[in-house]
Amino acid sequence: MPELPEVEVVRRGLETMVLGRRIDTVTADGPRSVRRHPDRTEFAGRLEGRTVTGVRRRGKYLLGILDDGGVLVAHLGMSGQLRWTDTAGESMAKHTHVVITFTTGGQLRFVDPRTFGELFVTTSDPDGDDPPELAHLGVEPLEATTTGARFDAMLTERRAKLKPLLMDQRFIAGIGNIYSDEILWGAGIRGDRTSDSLSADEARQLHRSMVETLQDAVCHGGSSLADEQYVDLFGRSGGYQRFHKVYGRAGEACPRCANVVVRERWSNRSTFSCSTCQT
DNA sequence: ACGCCCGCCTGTAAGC
DNA sequence: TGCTTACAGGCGGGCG
Repeated sequence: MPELPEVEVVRRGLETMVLGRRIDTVTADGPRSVRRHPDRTEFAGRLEGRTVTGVRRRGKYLLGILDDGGVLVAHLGMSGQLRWTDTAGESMAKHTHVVITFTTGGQLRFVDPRTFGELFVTTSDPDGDDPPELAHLGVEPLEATTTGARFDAMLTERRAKLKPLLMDQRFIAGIGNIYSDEILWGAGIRGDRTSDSLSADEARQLHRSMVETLQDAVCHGGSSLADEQYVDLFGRSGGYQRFHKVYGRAGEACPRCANVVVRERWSNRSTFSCSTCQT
Protein backbone atom coordinates (compact mmCIF):
# COMPACT_ATOMS: atom_id res chain seq x y z
CA MET A 1 0.00 0.00 0.00
CA PRO A 2 2.09 2.85 -1.25
CA GLU A 3 1.68 5.94 0.93
CA LEU A 4 3.30 9.36 0.63
CA PRO A 5 6.95 8.20 1.03
CA GLU A 6 6.66 5.41 -1.54
CA VAL A 7 4.81 7.66 -3.99
CA GLU A 8 7.47 10.36 -3.54
CA VAL A 9 10.24 7.85 -4.29
CA VAL A 10 8.43 6.85 -7.48
CA ARG A 11 8.01 10.54 -8.37
CA ARG A 12 11.74 11.12 -8.09
CA GLY A 13 12.38 8.16 -10.36
CA LEU A 14 9.88 9.48 -12.89
CA GLU A 15 11.55 12.87 -12.81
CA THR A 16 14.83 11.32 -13.90
CA MET A 17 13.32 9.09 -16.59
CA VAL A 18 10.31 10.73 -18.23
CA LEU A 19 10.80 14.47 -17.74
CA GLY A 20 11.28 16.08 -21.15
CA ARG A 21 10.44 12.88 -23.02
CA ARG A 22 7.74 12.67 -25.67
CA ILE A 23 5.10 9.97 -25.60
CA ASP A 24 4.92 7.89 -28.75
CA THR A 25 2.26 5.23 -28.22
CA VAL A 26 -0.05 4.18 -25.37
CA THR A 27 -1.84 0.88 -24.89
CA ALA A 28 -4.45 0.46 -22.14
CA ASP A 29 -5.56 -3.17 -22.07
CA GLY A 30 -6.87 -3.10 -18.52
CA PRO A 31 -10.19 -1.25 -18.61
CA ARG A 32 -10.40 -1.05 -14.82
CA SER A 33 -7.10 0.81 -14.63
CA VAL A 34 -8.47 3.57 -16.87
CA ARG A 35 -12.06 3.38 -15.58
CA ARG A 36 -12.56 7.14 -15.75
CA HIS A 37 -12.15 6.83 -19.51
CA PRO A 38 -14.97 4.70 -20.92
CA ASP A 39 -13.21 5.03 -24.27
CA ARG A 40 -9.68 3.68 -23.91
CA THR A 41 -8.57 5.09 -27.27
CA GLU A 42 -9.55 8.53 -26.05
CA PHE A 43 -7.23 8.01 -23.04
CA ALA A 44 -4.38 7.00 -25.35
CA GLY A 45 -5.12 9.83 -27.76
CA ARG A 46 -4.77 12.47 -25.07
CA LEU A 47 -1.28 11.21 -24.27
CA GLU A 48 0.24 10.33 -27.62
CA GLY A 49 2.51 13.04 -29.01
CA ARG A 50 2.70 14.91 -25.70
CA THR A 51 5.91 15.81 -23.90
CA VAL A 52 6.15 15.51 -20.10
CA THR A 53 7.11 18.92 -18.73
CA GLY A 54 6.82 18.19 -15.00
CA VAL A 55 6.31 15.40 -12.46
CA ARG A 56 4.49 16.31 -9.26
CA ARG A 57 3.01 14.51 -6.27
CA ARG A 58 -0.15 15.41 -4.41
CA GLY A 59 -0.86 13.16 -1.43
CA LYS A 60 -0.69 9.64 -2.85
CA TYR A 61 -1.32 10.86 -6.41
CA LEU A 62 1.33 11.31 -9.09
CA LEU A 63 0.87 14.01 -11.72
CA GLY A 64 2.61 14.08 -15.06
CA ILE A 65 2.28 17.58 -16.48
CA LEU A 66 1.90 17.56 -20.28
CA ASP A 67 2.88 20.23 -22.78
CA ASP A 68 -0.70 20.84 -23.94
CA GLY A 69 -2.16 21.66 -20.52
CA GLY A 70 -3.17 18.07 -19.86
CA VAL A 71 -2.20 16.12 -16.74
CA LEU A 72 -1.69 12.38 -16.47
CA VAL A 73 -2.78 11.42 -12.96
CA ALA A 74 -1.77 8.10 -11.39
CA HIS A 75 -2.88 6.49 -8.15
CA LEU A 76 -1.19 3.22 -7.18
CA GLY A 77 -3.99 2.03 -4.90
CA MET A 78 -2.83 -0.99 -2.92
CA SER A 79 -0.79 -2.98 -5.36
CA GLY A 80 -0.03 -0.64 -8.26
CA GLN A 81 3.48 -0.25 -9.60
CA LEU A 82 4.92 2.09 -12.18
CA ARG A 83 7.93 0.44 -13.76
CA TRP A 84 10.50 1.78 -16.19
CA THR A 85 12.09 -0.35 -18.90
CA ASP A 86 14.70 0.86 -21.37
CA THR A 87 13.82 -1.72 -23.98
CA ALA A 88 10.28 -2.24 -25.21
CA GLY A 89 11.05 -5.90 -25.93
CA GLU A 90 11.31 -6.86 -22.27
CA SER A 91 8.64 -9.38 -21.28
CA MET A 92 5.44 -8.03 -19.75
CA ALA A 93 4.86 -8.76 -16.07
CA LYS A 94 1.50 -10.33 -15.24
CA HIS A 95 -1.19 -7.69 -14.57
CA THR A 96 0.44 -5.07 -16.80
CA HIS A 97 -2.56 -2.89 -17.68
CA VAL A 98 -1.13 0.25 -19.30
CA VAL A 99 2.06 0.70 -21.36
CA ILE A 100 3.37 4.13 -22.34
CA THR A 101 6.16 4.04 -24.93
CA PHE A 102 8.34 7.13 -25.39
CA THR A 103 9.84 8.26 -28.68
CA THR A 104 13.29 7.47 -27.30
CA GLY A 105 12.25 3.84 -26.88
CA GLY A 106 11.85 3.59 -23.10
CA GLN A 107 8.60 2.37 -21.60
CA LEU A 108 6.58 3.23 -18.53
CA ARG A 109 4.42 0.30 -17.46
CA PHE A 110 1.53 0.25 -14.99
CA VAL A 111 1.27 -3.10 -13.22
CA ASP A 112 -1.52 -3.64 -10.70
CA PRO A 113 -2.79 -7.08 -9.55
CA ARG A 114 -5.60 -5.84 -7.30
CA THR A 115 -6.66 -3.09 -9.70
CA PHE A 116 -7.45 -0.55 -7.00
CA GLY A 117 -5.06 1.82 -8.72
CA GLU A 118 -5.88 3.93 -11.75
CA LEU A 119 -4.57 6.28 -14.39
CA PHE A 120 -6.51 9.13 -15.96
CA VAL A 121 -5.91 12.24 -18.01
CA THR A 122 -7.37 15.56 -16.95
CA THR A 123 -6.67 19.25 -17.46
CA SER A 124 -4.49 21.45 -15.31
CA ASP A 125 -5.42 24.82 -14.03
CA PRO A 126 -3.30 27.66 -15.47
CA ASP A 127 -2.61 28.81 -11.89
CA GLY A 128 -1.02 25.46 -11.09
CA ASP A 129 -3.87 24.46 -8.79
CA ASP A 130 -4.92 20.85 -8.38
CA PRO A 131 -7.07 19.34 -11.10
CA PRO A 132 -10.75 19.15 -10.04
CA GLU A 133 -10.51 15.39 -9.43
CA LEU A 134 -8.03 16.09 -6.60
CA ALA A 135 -9.86 19.07 -5.12
CA HIS A 136 -10.96 17.01 -2.12
CA LEU A 137 -7.40 16.51 -0.84
CA GLY A 138 -6.30 18.14 2.40
CA VAL A 139 -2.97 19.80 3.18
CA GLU A 140 0.42 18.33 2.29
CA PRO A 141 2.19 17.04 5.43
CA LEU A 142 5.66 18.05 4.23
CA GLU A 143 4.77 21.45 2.75
CA ALA A 144 6.34 24.39 4.55
CA THR A 145 2.88 25.98 4.76
CA THR A 146 1.70 23.07 6.95
CA THR A 147 3.33 24.48 10.06
CA GLY A 148 2.99 23.11 13.55
CA ALA A 149 0.72 26.02 14.44
CA ARG A 150 -1.49 25.41 11.42
CA PHE A 151 -1.66 21.69 12.22
CA ASP A 152 -2.57 22.45 15.83
CA ALA A 153 -5.41 24.69 14.66
CA MET A 154 -6.64 22.02 12.24
CA LEU A 155 -6.71 19.41 15.02
CA THR A 156 -8.49 21.70 17.45
CA GLU A 157 -11.32 22.52 15.12
CA ARG A 158 -12.11 18.83 14.62
CA ARG A 159 -13.33 16.24 17.08
CA ALA A 160 -12.32 12.97 15.50
CA LYS A 161 -10.12 10.09 16.60
CA LEU A 162 -6.54 10.75 15.61
CA LYS A 163 -5.77 7.61 13.64
CA PRO A 164 -8.75 7.83 11.28
CA LEU A 165 -8.19 11.57 11.02
CA LEU A 166 -4.53 11.18 9.99
CA MET A 167 -5.69 8.71 7.35
CA ASP A 168 -8.47 11.00 6.10
CA GLN A 169 -7.15 12.30 2.76
CA ARG A 170 -9.51 15.28 2.96
CA PHE A 171 -7.85 16.34 6.21
CA ILE A 172 -4.21 15.67 5.34
CA ALA A 173 -3.07 13.96 2.18
CA GLY A 174 -0.73 10.98 1.85
CA ILE A 175 -0.87 9.09 5.16
CA GLY A 176 -2.22 5.53 5.30
CA ASN A 177 -2.33 2.67 7.76
CA ILE A 178 1.40 2.10 8.17
CA TYR A 179 2.55 5.66 8.65
CA SER A 180 -0.36 6.70 10.87
CA ASP A 181 0.74 4.02 13.37
CA GLU A 182 4.40 5.04 13.12
CA ILE A 183 3.59 8.75 13.46
CA LEU A 184 1.40 8.21 16.53
CA TRP A 185 4.07 6.03 18.17
CA GLY A 186 6.72 8.68 17.46
CA ALA A 187 4.55 11.25 19.19
CA GLY A 188 3.75 8.93 22.10
CA ILE A 189 0.03 9.47 21.55
CA ARG A 190 -2.77 6.93 21.26
CA GLY A 191 -4.68 6.81 17.98
CA ASP A 192 -8.04 6.66 19.73
CA ARG A 193 -7.54 10.04 21.37
CA THR A 194 -9.74 12.76 19.91
CA SER A 195 -8.09 15.55 17.95
CA ASP A 196 -9.43 18.27 20.21
CA SER A 197 -8.08 16.58 23.34
CA LEU A 198 -4.41 17.30 22.58
CA SER A 199 -2.43 19.82 24.56
CA ALA A 200 -0.39 22.36 22.57
CA ASP A 201 2.73 20.34 23.34
CA GLU A 202 1.13 17.08 22.17
CA ALA A 203 0.04 18.72 18.92
CA ARG A 204 3.61 19.91 18.41
CA GLN A 205 4.91 16.39 19.05
CA LEU A 206 2.44 14.94 16.59
CA HIS A 207 3.47 17.42 13.91
CA ARG A 208 7.16 16.82 14.55
CA SER A 209 6.68 13.04 14.43
CA MET A 210 4.68 13.30 11.19
CA VAL A 211 7.35 15.34 9.42
CA GLU A 212 10.26 13.25 10.73
CA THR A 213 8.63 9.90 10.03
CA LEU A 214 7.64 10.76 6.48
CA GLN A 215 11.01 12.36 5.66
CA ASP A 216 12.97 9.43 7.11
CA ALA A 217 10.82 6.99 5.15
CA VAL A 218 11.51 8.86 1.89
CA CYS A 219 15.25 8.83 2.70
CA HIS A 220 15.15 5.05 3.08
CA GLY A 221 13.24 4.49 -0.14
CA GLY A 222 9.86 3.86 1.48
CA SER A 223 8.54 0.65 3.08
CA SER A 224 8.40 -2.72 1.33
CA LEU A 225 6.41 -5.39 3.17
CA ALA A 226 6.39 -9.12 2.58
CA ASP A 227 2.77 -9.38 1.52
CA GLU A 228 2.65 -6.39 -0.72
CA GLN A 229 5.95 -6.06 -2.62
CA TYR A 230 6.21 -2.30 -3.13
CA VAL A 231 9.13 -1.48 -5.43
CA ASP A 232 10.20 1.77 -7.04
CA LEU A 233 10.32 2.67 -10.73
CA PHE A 234 13.39 0.49 -11.21
CA GLY A 235 12.19 -2.51 -9.20
CA ARG A 236 14.14 -1.65 -6.06
CA SER A 237 12.61 -2.40 -2.64
CA GLY A 238 12.47 0.22 0.07
CA GLY A 239 14.33 -0.12 3.36
CA TYR A 240 12.22 1.79 5.86
CA GLN A 241 10.41 -1.35 7.08
CA ARG A 242 13.60 -2.09 9.04
CA PHE A 243 12.93 1.08 11.02
CA HIS A 244 9.24 0.44 11.73
CA LYS A 245 8.78 0.79 15.47
CA VAL A 246 5.32 -0.77 15.82
CA TYR A 247 3.80 -1.58 12.42
CA GLY A 248 3.83 -5.34 11.88
CA ARG A 249 5.63 -5.87 15.19
CA ALA A 250 2.91 -7.29 17.44
CA GLY A 251 4.44 -9.19 20.35
CA GLU A 252 7.84 -7.52 20.02
CA ALA A 253 9.31 -5.11 22.56
CA CYS A 254 8.61 -1.41 22.14
CA PRO A 255 11.96 0.24 21.24
CA ARG A 256 11.22 3.06 23.68
CA CYS A 257 9.88 1.40 26.83
CA ALA A 258 10.41 -2.34 26.16
CA ASN A 259 6.76 -3.16 26.82
CA VAL A 260 4.87 -5.25 24.32
CA VAL A 261 3.62 -3.92 20.99
CA VAL A 262 -0.02 -4.83 20.52
CA ARG A 263 -2.17 -5.29 17.45
CA GLU A 264 -5.83 -4.34 17.49
CA ARG A 265 -8.46 -4.49 14.79
CA TRP A 266 -10.10 -1.15 14.29
CA SER A 267 -12.89 -0.78 11.78
CA ASN A 268 -11.54 -3.75 9.84
CA ARG A 269 -7.89 -2.78 9.76
CA SER A 270 -4.85 -3.60 11.83
CA THR A 271 -3.53 -1.02 14.25
CA PHE A 272 -0.20 -1.41 16.01
CA SER A 273 0.81 0.54 19.07
CA CYS A 274 2.72 0.37 22.32
CA SER A 275 0.43 -0.64 25.16
CA THR A 276 2.34 1.52 27.62
CA CYS A 277 4.17 4.57 26.29
CA GLN A 278 1.44 5.90 24.00
CA THR A 279 -0.94 7.87 26.18
C1' DA B 1 -19.72 15.58 12.02
C1' DC B 2 -18.30 11.24 12.87
C1' DG B 3 -17.62 6.28 12.61
C1' DC B 4 -18.46 2.24 10.66
C1' DC B 5 -19.61 -0.92 6.83
C1' DC B 6 -19.52 -2.44 2.09
C1' DG B 7 -17.77 -3.43 -2.56
C1' DC B 8 -14.16 -3.39 -5.51
C1' DC B 9 -9.82 -6.97 -6.41
C1' DT B 10 -5.90 -10.86 -6.29
C1' DG B 11 -2.13 -13.27 -4.08
C1' DT B 12 -0.59 -15.52 -0.08
C1' DA B 13 -0.96 -18.24 3.82
C1' DA B 14 -3.18 -20.57 7.45
C1' DG B 15 -6.68 -24.00 8.81
C1' DC B 16 -9.40 -28.28 8.25
C1' DT C 1 -2.86 -32.90 -0.76
C1' DG C 2 -6.60 -29.73 -1.85
C1' DC C 3 -10.11 -27.01 -0.70
C1' DT C 4 -11.95 -22.98 1.95
C1' DT C 5 -11.28 -18.94 4.58
C1' DA C 6 -8.97 -14.92 6.30
C1' DC C 7 -6.16 -11.16 5.45
C1' DA C 8 -3.80 -7.31 3.29
C1' DG C 9 -6.39 -2.24 2.77
C1' DG C 10 -7.19 2.73 -0.37
C1' DC C 11 -11.14 4.89 -1.58
C1' DG C 12 -15.89 6.36 -2.47
C1' DG C 13 -20.48 5.85 -1.17
C1' DG C 14 -24.01 4.97 2.06
C1' DC C 15 -26.16 4.90 6.44
C1' DG C 16 -27.04 5.34 11.42
